[in-house]
Amino acid sequence: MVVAGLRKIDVVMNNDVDNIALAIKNTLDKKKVLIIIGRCRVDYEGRGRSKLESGDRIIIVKQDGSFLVHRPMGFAPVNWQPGSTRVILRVNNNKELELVSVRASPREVLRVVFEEIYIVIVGHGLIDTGEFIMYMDEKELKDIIEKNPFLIEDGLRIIEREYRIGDVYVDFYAKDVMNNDVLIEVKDEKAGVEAVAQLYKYILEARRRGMSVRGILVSLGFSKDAVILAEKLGIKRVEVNPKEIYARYASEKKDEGRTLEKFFSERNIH
Amino acid sequence: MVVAGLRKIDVVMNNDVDNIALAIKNTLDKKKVLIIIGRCRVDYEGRGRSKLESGDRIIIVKQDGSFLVHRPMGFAPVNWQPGSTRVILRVNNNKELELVSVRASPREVLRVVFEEIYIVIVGHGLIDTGEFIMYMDEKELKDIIEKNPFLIEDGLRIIEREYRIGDVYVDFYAKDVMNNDVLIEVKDEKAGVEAVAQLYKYILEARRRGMSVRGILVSLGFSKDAVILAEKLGIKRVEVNPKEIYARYASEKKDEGRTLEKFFSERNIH
DNA sequence: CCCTCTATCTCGGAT
DNA sequence: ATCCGAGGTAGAGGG
Repeated sequence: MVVAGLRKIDVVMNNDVDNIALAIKNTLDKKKVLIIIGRCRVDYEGRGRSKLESGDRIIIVKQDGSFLVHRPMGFAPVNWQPGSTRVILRVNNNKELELVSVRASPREVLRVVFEEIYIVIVGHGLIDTGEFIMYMDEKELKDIIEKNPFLIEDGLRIIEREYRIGDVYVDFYAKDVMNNDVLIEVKDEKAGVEAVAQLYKYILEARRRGMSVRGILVSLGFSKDAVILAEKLGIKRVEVNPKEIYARYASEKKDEGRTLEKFFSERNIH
Repeated sequence: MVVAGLRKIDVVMNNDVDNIALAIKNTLDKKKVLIIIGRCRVDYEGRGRSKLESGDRIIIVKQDGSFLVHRPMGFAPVNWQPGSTRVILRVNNNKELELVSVRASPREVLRVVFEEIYIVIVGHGLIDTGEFIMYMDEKELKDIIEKNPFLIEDGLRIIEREYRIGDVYVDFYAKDVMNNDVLIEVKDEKAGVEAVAQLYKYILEARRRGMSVRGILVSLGFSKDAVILAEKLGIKRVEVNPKEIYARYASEKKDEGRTLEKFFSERNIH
């Protein structure tokens, strides 16, 4: 009995083996998403070897052949097969349905033997084109700034990261194009007055020690109060777009060896 | 409309938001397995931060709170939360259903906003007590033998692993209780005549170099021919049960520091 | 094909 | 709590 035949999902349950097998076979052939919940045993042999005795599990076969066997508990699949594997359905000598997934290299075989199938779900129209963006954390943002200080200010040179002033640390000690000392603090969030005040404290401490220094606060945004306070204290604000800067960072990473070269060529430095 | 109410699985689809919300809420409260397929956006913020734009995904919330967001392709979940997290359902300002999973430490929040729910599957009677056994590979088997040579022969002492004879290596060079030299070869499979012949070659090579040595072949089983050949060549056979030996190994691992002590106490050696 | 490095790695064990 | 090591790690990137 096919319970529903919507645009996206079909459900098969309470059916005889032949019809279930047919539904599964169709799904695999058409490389659609297949989810089976049922009682099964699982064998794996490849780089390692494992045997999983009978129990209730969730089996997922994705469009690319990725094969997951999930127990009702635990984050990780108990058995799996990565994408680009061939998945076939067969009936064994005991008339049990078997899903067999074969990975070519390294040679690995995963076999799921169903003793009972509670439900088969077929996702025959699942479309996922949504962009996935992984933003960076503060450390990553600092890495980018350290490698590309011009993102903060033209001609800036980072002298030291995690620069110590007395018993506190500021993210960067740098020199600007006029060779003046600059202290830079980086926030991986919208900066409030606390962030401004924190940097100002560092500046005061540095000046107390005789440095002639100004400050730059780098963040993903500034609160209204932070803007006012920064203006008042003569602290420069630099707002970075994480999406944009991450895209840049990713491309920098891709050809890391050419970063300097690229940097120079972009600026006509030889 | 609840499509089916079997012993193990309930299915909810083509229903209004309130009923779907109720079904989800019940499932979460009772800590049963929840699977939702639908169009959604996902935000994550914790050690990292990510944003996933709208698309069709499979969401699984397990009995222990493990939370998986799977795209229709790819082995790995695009977003996730490990077990022991609190999962709550809520309705946001745009009347969209949201699943929010919160991990206490490190503080991490995963939020799935559903734009459309195609199907909700509830596994309310999934039981999985089946034993999972990960057998060892050859290396692991050798590790066990190295640590527990008495498994092979009483009073055996391993002198060297991967022992070189000329330009080949035998798995172990050992001395038996009579202080005689022994060469040991380990096979993580049923041994055939080749395995016997291989070890015999090593023995001959060792004898050619003046060693007075005998051989022990360790494997998961022996072919009939291998038994005959080994008898003929005076090679001792030791068959190991991987399941049994692995269980032992696992327990040894648990209190590794006490292995020797245990070994001694088991044998009344002081 | 190999190797190396990363990861919201997760998971377990020990300190 | 934190650190350390293993994992069928998978996956990306480079040679």
